[in-house]
Amino acid sequence: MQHDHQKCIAVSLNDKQIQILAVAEELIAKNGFDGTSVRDIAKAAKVNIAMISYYFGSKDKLLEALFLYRISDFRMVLETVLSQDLSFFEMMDEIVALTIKRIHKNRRIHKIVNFEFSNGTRDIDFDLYVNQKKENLLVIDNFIKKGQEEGVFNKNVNIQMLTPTILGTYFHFYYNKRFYQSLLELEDDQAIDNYVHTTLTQHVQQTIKAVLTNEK
Amino acid sequence: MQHDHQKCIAVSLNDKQIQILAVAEELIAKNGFDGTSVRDIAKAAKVNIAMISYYFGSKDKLLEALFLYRISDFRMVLETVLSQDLSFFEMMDEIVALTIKRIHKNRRIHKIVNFEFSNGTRDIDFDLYVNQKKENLLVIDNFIKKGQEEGVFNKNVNIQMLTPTILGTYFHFYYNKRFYQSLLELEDDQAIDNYVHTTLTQHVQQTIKAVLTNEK
Amino acid sequence: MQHDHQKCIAVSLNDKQIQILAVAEELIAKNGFDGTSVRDIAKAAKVNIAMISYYFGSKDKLLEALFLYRISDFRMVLETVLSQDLSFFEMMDEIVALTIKRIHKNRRIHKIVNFEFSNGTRDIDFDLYVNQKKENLLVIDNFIKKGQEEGVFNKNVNIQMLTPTILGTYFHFYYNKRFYQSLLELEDDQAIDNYVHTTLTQHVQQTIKAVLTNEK
Amino acid sequence: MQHDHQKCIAVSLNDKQIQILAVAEELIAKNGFDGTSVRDIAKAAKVNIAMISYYFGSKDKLLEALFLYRISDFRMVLETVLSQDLSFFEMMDEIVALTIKRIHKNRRIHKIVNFEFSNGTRDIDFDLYVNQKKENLLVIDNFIKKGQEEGVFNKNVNIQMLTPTILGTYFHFYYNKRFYQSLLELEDDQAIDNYVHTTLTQHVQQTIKAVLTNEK
DNA sequence: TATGAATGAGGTTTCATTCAT
DNA sequence: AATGAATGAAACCTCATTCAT
Repeated sequence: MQHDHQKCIAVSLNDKQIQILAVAEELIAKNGFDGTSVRDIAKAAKVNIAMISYYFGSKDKLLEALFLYRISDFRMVLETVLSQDLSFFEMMDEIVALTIKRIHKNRRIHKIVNFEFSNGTRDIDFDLYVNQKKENLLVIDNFIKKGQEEGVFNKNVNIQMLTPTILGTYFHFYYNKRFYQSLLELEDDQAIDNYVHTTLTQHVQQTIKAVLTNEK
Repeated sequence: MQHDHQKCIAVSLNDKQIQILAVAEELIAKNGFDGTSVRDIAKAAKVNIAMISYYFGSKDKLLEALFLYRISDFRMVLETVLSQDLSFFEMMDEIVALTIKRIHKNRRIHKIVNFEFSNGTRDIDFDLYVNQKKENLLVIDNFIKKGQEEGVFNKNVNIQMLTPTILGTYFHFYYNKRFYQSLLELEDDQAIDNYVHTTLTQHVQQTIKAVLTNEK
Repeated sequence: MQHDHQKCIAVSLNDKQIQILAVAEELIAKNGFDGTSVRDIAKAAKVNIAMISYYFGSKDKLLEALFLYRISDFRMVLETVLSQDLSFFEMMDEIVALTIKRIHKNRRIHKIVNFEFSNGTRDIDFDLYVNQKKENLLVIDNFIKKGQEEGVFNKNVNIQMLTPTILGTYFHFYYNKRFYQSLLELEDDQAIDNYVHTTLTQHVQQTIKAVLTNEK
Repeated sequence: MQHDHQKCIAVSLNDKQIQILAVAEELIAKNGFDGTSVRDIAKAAKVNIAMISYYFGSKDKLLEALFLYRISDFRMVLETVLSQDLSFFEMMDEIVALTIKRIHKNRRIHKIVNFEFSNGTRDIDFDLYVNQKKENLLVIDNFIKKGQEEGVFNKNVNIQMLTPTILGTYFHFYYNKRFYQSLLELEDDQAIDNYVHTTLTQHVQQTIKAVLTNEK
């Protein structure tokens, strides 16, 4: 019997399905959803074209499956960081570093979501994503509020715009990767990765801490 | 005789061509290049389908034309700001405000560039865009360096990552418009526009100034 | 600009469209709707495959167009017969002959309707067909009632089942054409046509008159 | 070892095979052969898709098997009727009633045969069907001829067209079921069944007897 | 200059079937 | 004996483009 393309996709994915999703993610992040044909995916994943329909039902459903598959990774382990015995500033640094690390790891699906979410055309259920985002936001929110209450952080700060600053700095770098690669003379992808995890992260840490401490 | 689809496109664009480009920009920004058919564009612009090929040569060339058409807007008139008699901080605020104002106005073409060209697949000439970007960067660069030399700005700052912070904050907000619209309870597009030009801009100004003044 | 596939199809059909419809009717009557591919139709009509979509929008819409195109033929000109100065029996003979003549001419579309629409699966608007059928039925109905009132026709007759008898006799012959061709040793299609218009018609005339006169 | 898909199909059919055939018959009668996929059949019969090929060899062979399976039912027990001690008219009524009863019971397979047989495309062996039909025809034929010889039935009758009249009346009613259901205000399928076995049957009986007795 | 008609290529999906177990 | 996995073929449709006027 054929697969039952319903809600259970994320539950049980065999190796080949995961392989297809990985390939699909890469291609879609690169060329967009409409710019990626199932033929391309099938070819890159080295499976028969019909397998995509067989496994996922349709191209749209494939995207949904990819989405469900990655959503689990979205949940950040911020709590473990917050439970550590660190100063507020050390903690803030940790949060920034972890956040950038996670979105860099999941940058592909984030790019897809960013693009497909920004235009309301695709009829995919983004609630999970939005909820996850809100949760993460809330964790950082509360942490900063606590810092403000304890007089460590400046109270005159737009907390809700801090995440855009953190993530935005990274994404703008990533979306203009080729430009910055040339500007910063980063030889290969590894150099880029390294730059992200060191210099860029430090810059964001410094920026966030600055805005959180600066009076006025 | 048919149009000569070469370098002259930017030179002379009649009203209908401009109308097509405007429509195309909106649709492509919304649905992506591959997600937008020439039929869609023709229908939305209320012109014959053959007009696109007739005027621009091809769909790809249309994008190039759009690109050339908008590239002129990329040049920011920062010089006029810099020529004003303002303090470094006032100047910095002006630069941030102007920058956000410009990219918000041109957000659609920027989105297209971000998502369609961040990968090297599209074979469109990028030099103009890159050069423009470098120029703008250089202006800000020099201004900040001058501020550092005069002891106003902190020397321990990654200047090259400041633009990603400025632009990134805006773009992350824009790409997650639907999310922030809900979070910040912004009723309509005008409320969003207003938020961008006031609160968001202020946040970025504050952030940039903070990082430029904070002694680490 | 592309065709506007809406309600106006029946209004203006060019020669090529009519040609396509004729070919489609023949093939669909022969092989069924699902047994006929647009490729088959395009090939038989000697047009490009894309023309079907171009002209009619889709395969389904093609069928609708065919339906609308033929529906006009359904209207039988019984009135002209009824206005003639004939005896009731001569009139009845004329009605039967005309009816068989018409359905034989339109046998293909009738077959399609019979087999493709007898079940409610196909979501095509049937009202026109049903209304037309009811109208024709009513004309015969009234004629027979008049004959009954004048004491010419037997009153003990199920008028509503007379059309099934007339049409059914023809259709059963037509649907088992190959069988009767062999049984009656009819060489070719012309022989079949001839048989229909002479012997079969006479049989139906005789049958109808018999049941209308026989005193049970 | 796999099944031997040859002549033995009709011989031994297990419960699951019969179940498949029943489901297939219903679906094919409803949607046509090409409009019915083996997936549909498998799903409706609640068996694995591969079972169809496994049991019957192919989709075509399934139809043949269905055909062979039902052919046995085609043989009408006209002899038992004829052996009864009834008048010619009573006998004729019995024959008509029995005929309609049988084809109504087997209406689905008859519809399939009618459609798939009328077009010579399907390469199924219809000889059995044709022979059976001829036999049945012959029985009725002989009965009527005997009636004519004994001076009970009118000699001026096209005997070969009597079956089309009997069956055709029924089939035309059945193929336009929805129309007559509305016209005759028959609430459900049972009401239709009832109408067929009473009113419609009486009409046909009356019609046949009329044409067989009417002098003209 | 401008456009309706037309087309070949390629898109996604479903098909009946076979393979390996 | 029975089945889940897999596949090539072909289905319908849309695409960007060109042709003829």
